[in-house]
Amino acid sequence: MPKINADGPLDRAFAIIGHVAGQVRAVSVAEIASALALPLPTAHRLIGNLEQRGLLQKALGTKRYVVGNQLVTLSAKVIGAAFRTARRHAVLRAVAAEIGEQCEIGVVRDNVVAYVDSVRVSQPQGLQFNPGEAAPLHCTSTGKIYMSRLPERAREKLCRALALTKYTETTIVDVENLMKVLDETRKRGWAKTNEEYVRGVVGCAVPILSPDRELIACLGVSVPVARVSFAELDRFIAPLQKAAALLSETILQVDEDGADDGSDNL
Amino acid sequence: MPKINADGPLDRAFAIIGHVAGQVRAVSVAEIASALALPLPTAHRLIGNLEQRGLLQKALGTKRYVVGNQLVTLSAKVIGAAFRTARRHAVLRAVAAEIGEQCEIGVVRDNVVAYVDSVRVSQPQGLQFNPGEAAPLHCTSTGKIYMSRLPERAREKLCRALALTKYTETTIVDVENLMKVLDETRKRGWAKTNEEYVRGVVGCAVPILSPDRELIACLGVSVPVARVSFAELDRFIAPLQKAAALLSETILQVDEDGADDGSDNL
DNA sequence: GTATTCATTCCGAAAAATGATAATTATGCA
DNA sequence: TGCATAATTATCATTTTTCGGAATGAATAC
Repeated sequence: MPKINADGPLDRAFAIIGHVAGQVRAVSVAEIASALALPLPTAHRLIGNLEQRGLLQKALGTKRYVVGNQLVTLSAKVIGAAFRTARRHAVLRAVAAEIGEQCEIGVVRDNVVAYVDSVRVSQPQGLQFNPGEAAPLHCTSTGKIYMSRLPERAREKLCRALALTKYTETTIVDVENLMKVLDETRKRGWAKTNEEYVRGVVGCAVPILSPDRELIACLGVSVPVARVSFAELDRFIAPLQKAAALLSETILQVDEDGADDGSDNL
Repeated sequence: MPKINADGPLDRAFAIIGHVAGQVRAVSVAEIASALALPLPTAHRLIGNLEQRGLLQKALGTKRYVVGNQLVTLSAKVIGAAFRTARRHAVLRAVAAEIGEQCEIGVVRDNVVAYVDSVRVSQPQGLQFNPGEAAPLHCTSTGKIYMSRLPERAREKLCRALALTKYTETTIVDVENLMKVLDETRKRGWAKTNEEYVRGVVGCAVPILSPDRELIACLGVSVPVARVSFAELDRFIAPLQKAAALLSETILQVDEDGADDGSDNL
């Protein structure tokens, strides 16, 4: 039985690092152990490992730990690397600012929608797709777009295979209905969601296509229905499509300086 | 005898992360495997582990990997923690006292400048960057420094992707202009801001570099224009640079109790 | 259309992590 | 100084993970 463990050595290592990095002052082994519910000897061993590698280090003259030099160096590299490939995020941020609502990019993997990136414009309100979260296919705009682009045969098979969980009153749980909606979605080229996953939250999404028109991901917006009605969502489509076009140009480029991308009309 | 293994799972995980973070572009599993002399299935497994935890992620639409959201978040936390240690905070306080104005340290994350530490000398006046606050790239000194260090191609594309919001009369909203300013910034090695974000507040910043000249963060000063004119900012540069050099030295520094052996490879 | 490289899955042997218990060493306090 | 308490290290049987060769599938180049 392949057990998916969420508490392996690696997780613990990163949990410890995260905890140390999140504290204002240096922390003792005991504090870390109690914060992360680790047995004390285990905490010692793990922290010792991290210390040997320079990922943590003792604060001068004490036995309390702070982030290590290797970790800081690595982090700087990571920040730099992330910044070099940040155009996707910039486009997302720009469209979120233009629309004035939360926008997110999602992909489908293993028959669930995984949100890769998202931008909140204002303070948290209503729904938030945190990157890394997973949502079902049948009640999200991204999921609908994905399904709508499958060959009809595969689409129907998938619809029947999925557990069409009823999250709200408007969740589509009937295969016939879902197929009809997907058909519309396919013809129209974009999808809407009417409080089907979370009550009070509506949204819409458009596909991000590769040059050969393969679906790469979806760009969507989620908004409290109190602010924008289901019908009003349509006015987001044009900006979303414009941004999606930009993204598809941006995303696939090999990001090297002298790379072979001829498109400068970004 | 407790065997000190220099090639355990943890070492490999960090080696992979380091390699991905050090590349300019997304890398394939095979590239990572060959770069780190790992068997391909092993590399695949390890990378899969990291991907599940959000430390690495696939570049959209490809099978190549880039740093993941979790890792970027953690790295930003680490940088923040690194500069909040007593010794480094003291350096910041010293330079703030010397200059007589508010100094702050900022990093870029998600295309936004996040201030990780700051020191006010006098009573609140004009702008205050509270740690945790976020400011745009195009109208802050720190943002300019980050952008100026991108390869030219990427820099221009990022400029075009950013929403160059006009905050004041002097905010640079024109891509050509911004590019010109960034070019100067790159050549000069530091940045100035002329009431571009908040009216009545000017500022400048210098980079804090790691030993291998990687950008870790920026050290900057913000001051009401009533007290110091835009032109007069230049006299802050030298003290700032001195402090920045001091800060990057402390990053390299190894504490006395960590002096075990000479092998300090990653 | 074939060759080749790359990505992915399988699985049994080998290695490492785990954490209870116990011993040892700091550390605070009067 | 001495004593009590907490912090740290040691030991070890058990459990869990890792490891990477071999095989297979997918993608791409030639």
